[in-house]
Amino acid sequence: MKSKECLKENKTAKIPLVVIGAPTATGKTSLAIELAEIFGGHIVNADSMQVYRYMDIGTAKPSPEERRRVTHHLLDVVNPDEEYNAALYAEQARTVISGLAREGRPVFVAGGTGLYIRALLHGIIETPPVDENIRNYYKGLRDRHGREYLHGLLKTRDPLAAARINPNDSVRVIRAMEVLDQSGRSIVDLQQDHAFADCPYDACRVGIRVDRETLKSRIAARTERMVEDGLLEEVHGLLERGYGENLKAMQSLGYRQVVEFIRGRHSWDRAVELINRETWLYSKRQMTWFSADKTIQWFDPDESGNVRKTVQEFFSGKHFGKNDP
RNA sequence: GGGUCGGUAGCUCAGUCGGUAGAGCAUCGGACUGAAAAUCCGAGUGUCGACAGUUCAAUUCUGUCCUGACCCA
Repeated sequence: MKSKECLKENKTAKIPLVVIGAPTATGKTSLAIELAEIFGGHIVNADSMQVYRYMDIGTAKPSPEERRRVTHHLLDVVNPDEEYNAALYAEQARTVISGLAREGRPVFVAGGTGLYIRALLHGIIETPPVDENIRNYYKGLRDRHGREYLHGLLKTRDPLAAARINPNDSVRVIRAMEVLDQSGRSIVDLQQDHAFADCPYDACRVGIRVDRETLKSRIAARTERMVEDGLLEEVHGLLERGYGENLKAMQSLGYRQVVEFIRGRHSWDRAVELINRETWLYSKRQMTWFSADKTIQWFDPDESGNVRKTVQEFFSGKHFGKNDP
């Protein structure tokens, strides 16, 4: 995953960064705020859904009060119907972080989207921007002829990619097609050349581990809070603004199930049940992702003192320009 | 009280014209390079309601009982 170059480059030349990446509902938001306050830092969001405006409750975005306490970056950067993705995120996050580094401001990256964190820390292949027409063309092919057909097509054009992608995984099959059409190169070639070797940061990786039963009850509490805070009203508001259910953002966890309720496809209780269940499944996927990363140091939720010590040690001796903490 | 249709994996259900069973979801594990809160892959799971009868063999046929839904009284 991580390239050798990444490890052997001179660390002192790199921007130091604390990255808190953990499953949902483990308390990373409050940990990040606590640390940022102590060290006088800013928080850079690494959550793929909190970048959308008007989606506050269902994404568990930091509250206005929390955002007053600590400056957050990359929240509310696009409307729900705008294109957003890992490459855009990496580009914007790197720009923000460069600015903060120039001010000597400690940076805390916090979020649960593993791909976004990876793209930020290690880069992502460079390809032309997504062309909706091309994407829709292949989606159409898939819908009319099936996934196997699409994979067969990829096999004739890019056998290397076809061999690596499961025929049922049409999202990745389509992506490989796009890359080939737009760049003329196989996505596999681009990936091999890239190899996540673009590493401008010296990252201190922190994770929070919560035992499964506790996490389940935290998820239930989180869902309940969202409902109390007005998740239903938020979704109604989004629909009224014209953000329809087929948008990527509206298919995300919580929003999809509430839209289904509003459309009368299931009861409210069923919607809540599904949100809980799918949030749990999501958190397990996050655990799979993050636990594969051996650079992460794991802490229990009540160990914020130890995290603080770890961060302190990490920052000591780093160059922060004029405002060393 | 009579009738009809059910009782099979944690859940919803399919199936076996008699040779001890399967799908989806859940569970567990995994992948992830411009959709990632997305998308996909792999694995396990059962005294087939109870008891008896017929049979070489019953979850499957027969009987009784228990139990659920509905209909008629």
